[in-house]
Amino acid sequence: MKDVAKLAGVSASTVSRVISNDSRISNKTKKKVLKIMEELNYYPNTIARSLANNKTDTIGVIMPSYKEDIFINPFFQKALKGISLIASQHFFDILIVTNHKEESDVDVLKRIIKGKRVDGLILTRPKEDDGGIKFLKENNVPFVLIGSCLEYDDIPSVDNDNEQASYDLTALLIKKGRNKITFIGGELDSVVMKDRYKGYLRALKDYNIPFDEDYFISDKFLEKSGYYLTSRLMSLHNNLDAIIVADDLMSLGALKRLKEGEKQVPEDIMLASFNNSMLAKYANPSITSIEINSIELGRRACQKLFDIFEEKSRENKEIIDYKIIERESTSLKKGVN
Amino acid sequence: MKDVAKLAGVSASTVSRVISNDSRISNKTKKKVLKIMEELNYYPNTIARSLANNKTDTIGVIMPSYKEDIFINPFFQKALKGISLIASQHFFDILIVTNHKEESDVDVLKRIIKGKRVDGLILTRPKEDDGGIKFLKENNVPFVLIGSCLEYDDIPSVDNDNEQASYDLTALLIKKGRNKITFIGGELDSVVMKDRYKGYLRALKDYNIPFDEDYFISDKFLEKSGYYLTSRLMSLHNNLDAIIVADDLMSLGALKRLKEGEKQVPEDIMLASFNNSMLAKYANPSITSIEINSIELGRRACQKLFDIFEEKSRENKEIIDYKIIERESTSLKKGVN
DNA sequence: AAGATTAATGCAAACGGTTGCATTATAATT
DNA sequence: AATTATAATGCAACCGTTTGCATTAATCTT
Repeated sequence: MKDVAKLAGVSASTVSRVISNDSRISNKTKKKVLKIMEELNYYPNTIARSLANNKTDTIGVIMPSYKEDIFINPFFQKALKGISLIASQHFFDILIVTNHKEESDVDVLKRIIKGKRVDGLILTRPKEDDGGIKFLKENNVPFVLIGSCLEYDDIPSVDNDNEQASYDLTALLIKKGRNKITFIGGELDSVVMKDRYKGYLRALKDYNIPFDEDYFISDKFLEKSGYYLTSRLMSLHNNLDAIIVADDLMSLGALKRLKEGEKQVPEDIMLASFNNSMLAKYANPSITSIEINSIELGRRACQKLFDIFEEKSRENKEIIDYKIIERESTSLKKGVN
Repeated sequence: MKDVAKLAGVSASTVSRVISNDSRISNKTKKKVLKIMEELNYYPNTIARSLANNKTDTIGVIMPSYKEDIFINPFFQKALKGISLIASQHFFDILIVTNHKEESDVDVLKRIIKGKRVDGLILTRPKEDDGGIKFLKENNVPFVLIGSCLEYDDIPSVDNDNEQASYDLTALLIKKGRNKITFIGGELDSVVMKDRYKGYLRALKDYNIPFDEDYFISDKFLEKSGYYLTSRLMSLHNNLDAIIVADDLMSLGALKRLKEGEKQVPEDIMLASFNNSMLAKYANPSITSIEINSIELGRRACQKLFDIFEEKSRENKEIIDYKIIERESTSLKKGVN
């Protein structure tokens, strides 16, 4: 910067003001300084700027148990894409925050925040707060949650209405004339899963469809879970006519089992699922699934974070639309896709 | 830091030395200072440290045309996961570098590097250099390429041997008795695609299998491209018995067309593809595909970057193993998966 | 016990910018 | 033309660390 200042015959302050587009600098000097900057191939040191003005132009993104995630959830990538789209419009970059070695989830937050590495955070925490949210609240850190948090309902967040989505999916099956509708769930400790369970029950109740305790069973989000849980359902109920599955991957397992059991999908048993991955689209038959629009989720979360920066007040909790993508697995007339 | 220093009755330098674990500090004071740090809930300002010692403990990751990528390539996420695994072991974080608004790909590099935001970069550039690589070389920036670059063969990189992979896949089909082997490619401007074409040709030649100009056709990496290119192949050659497809998504399109044409896979026509996504695994029939191990690609790239930091010399170019995952689409005996 | 080593700590100048306030140049007013 | 208002620039302190060198404390020699 000094070099630029010297060559342009001005002070460093002036150069600084040109960089930050200060209105008080005359057009003449601005042009001159910009020319010199160009000539010298000068770019300001971002780190030094950050130190001086306590701003990093960076947002941190924290993913849930990113390291452990054995099966790689496409949600991550889509949300990240949405986030990055908005961030880049605001000239911000994205720091992927990862636990260093043995570091706990709370410690990593403290390190990043107290270390002043980011201006704000986007996090995804489907479960209960482990102390991280508390820490962020106490320290007035701008942050947005993708998903929900049981302990606090006053934190800025974007989420799907998972309960309603599940309700709609159940209602769809009911309207197609099904009345032994079972549900294969994933890990039960997530809020998402609990909401889906609720929505399912509510729909059954609203439409006066019988519910039996063992209509609802669950296990991990794996294909094989889908497979063997379907086995169990089939042995428990010889006349079930619909299965809702918590994830497309699981639904493939279910589908496999149904085919082995000589059950026709959708004729004998209809299948519907969540997350609308490629797998649902390209399965045979293709599977009706809930599109949760992860890109939009990321986009809106990031937008919300900038709203917080700019102190625009908005709804604390934003609900993102989902869509039911109807496919062959719930359509009796052939050829629908 | 000053507060810590005062409370501990030492100077700021001493606190700093405790943080960086300087051997000259006595155990007694070290323990004392650490206790105070704990009590005050002190974490050092990362930005200030970076400014002072010109190190960010951050690596930048640049993805190819990340913004434009309409269909979201799972490669990104897997590579990122591999990178993050290694980075966190070294107490590094990851900056996702995105083009700000109208910013060009070269400009974003300049901004990040001259702005001293990262200690090194990992990039993925399947095409020719747009000036970015040149810039990085000229400025002695530590960086590793995932993929290859035509103009320079002396830059640190990790890559698959795409040529050999394609050779092997072709040879597999030949060994299964096929001798009208066609190839449906993706975008031709990528080095990856060119290498695959070469490998395919080399295998045909080695095994004395005839090649016809129009055995090889290509278009975008889309399902519908796979569909209509297969149509074309079928109309051009009524006795083709194998198709190699550049990507699983395209192969689904191909599969659909073959089924419509009443062709049995694998009996009439065998199908083999690249990238081994979930789609290949769960297609019906399941599709033989090349697993390129993207996580490992990311991991090794990151490892290589740290080797450069530590000035360990290594092979400049590292080749990552691929695997052929054989599935139903190339297996005449039933039941193989 | 005095001098010589060695270990532990402190001082102060960086690192490369930003910014409140003072100052100077320019324009407006009478 | 002198006075005042306003626009443009410079000065210098500051952001929170690190680190070379100087200094002081502790230990070792003989």
